Amino acid sequence: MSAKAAATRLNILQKAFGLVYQNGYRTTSVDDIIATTQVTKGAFFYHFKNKDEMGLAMINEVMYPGMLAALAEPLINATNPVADLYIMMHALLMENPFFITKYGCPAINLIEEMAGHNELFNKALTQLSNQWQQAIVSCVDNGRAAGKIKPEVNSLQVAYFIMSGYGGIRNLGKIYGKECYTTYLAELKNYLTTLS
Amino acid sequence: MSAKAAATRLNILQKAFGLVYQNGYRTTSVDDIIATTQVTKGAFFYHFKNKDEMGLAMINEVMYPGMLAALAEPLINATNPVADLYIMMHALLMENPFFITKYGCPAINLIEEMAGHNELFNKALTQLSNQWQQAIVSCVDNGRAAGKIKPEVNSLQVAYFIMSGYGGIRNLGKIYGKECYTTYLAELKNYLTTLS
DNA sequence: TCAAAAACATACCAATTAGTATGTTTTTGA
DNA sequence: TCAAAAACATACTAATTGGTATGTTTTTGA
Repeated sequence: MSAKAAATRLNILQKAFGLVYQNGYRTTSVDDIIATTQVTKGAFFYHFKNKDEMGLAMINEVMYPGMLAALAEPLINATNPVADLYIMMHALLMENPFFITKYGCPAINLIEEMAGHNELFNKALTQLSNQWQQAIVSCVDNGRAAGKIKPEVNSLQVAYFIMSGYGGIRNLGKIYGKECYTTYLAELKNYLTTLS
Repeated sequence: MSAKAAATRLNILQKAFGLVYQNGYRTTSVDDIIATTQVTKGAFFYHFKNKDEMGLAMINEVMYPGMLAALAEPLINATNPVADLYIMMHALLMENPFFITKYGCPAINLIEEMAGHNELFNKALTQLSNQWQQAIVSCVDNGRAAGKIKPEVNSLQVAYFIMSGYGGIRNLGKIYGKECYTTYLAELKNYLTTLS
């Protein structure tokens, strides 16, 4: 594949990601995508044999690395879970310029819409969730080893609890607006404090 | 409206609710609905001037009362928030026979899909959320008045925190299956205990 | 009972959908 | 340089979409 062809392909995936984020996967048409990319239908179906194959590539090549950077990387060198998990969540909800409150989180949206309808999408999205889960588990376990987390704390339970809080507040943000993020974060801080 | 006509109308709304729950609102076509209801297109558009008007009626007349029964009613005579909030959530996630794990929660699904795209849907879904929120707030406030909840607990924060946990675990359930509900509930119990 | 209104049925329509058939242009490597 | 392969462009298609036009049947109330 030539560099130009690779650029065309990536352009399709990135523009599709933006459209799917705001409109949903099944309600974003191939015609929508080629219109915003200025790419013709021939080019689209040359790079992807059908819409779902493009969708899967979009998840793996655009959403996966992008979301992981926002979710898991902030936790890599975390030394104090109570503080660092809060910082990660605060950055994710309040500071990330990509997210639009009324459109929620692209990964959560896609899980909501497609997990029950496309097995390959489901697998790819599960991998992303697993990465985040493991990052949180490691963070908590490291904190416990450093004596900053109570020994009886179950790190996997904490991971699920934090992940579900994130998905849910992205959902509530769609109806209540960004203010509810602040309320959520205040109680998240209370919860995290009880782990130490 | 005759009793038979009312039955036709309600039948449309209930069947539509089931289809929308499993497939999403925008990907459930009017043709899908009339096929499963055995009602003709003429009858459908006699009762509703367009698809969105039917959708709004479906939210207000089927989803709203049905969800409120599962969300808020269990809290009406709650005397002990730590126990009763857990019981409500346990019943909601583990015992309600209507919900299918891979399809999540109908209300959460609709918020995810439509809150950012239809102002009237948004308003109706916000009302439902508000009802649940107020039920949780009252429950916590009553518990504090009874000396079962720490005075410094912020009941509105708790309500948002619990609601977001619910929405998020319905999302995670779509990729991880029902087992993750159990893990979530275990940590919810820990969290609720810290409020007392 | 009987006309008017309500309730429903059938046949259509223009727009949109994912995808294909058949080209032309651009790039590549010997 | 030049033929073959890669990359892209155009014009189509059959199925599906929400909705309408125009009926027929059923119900209602005086």
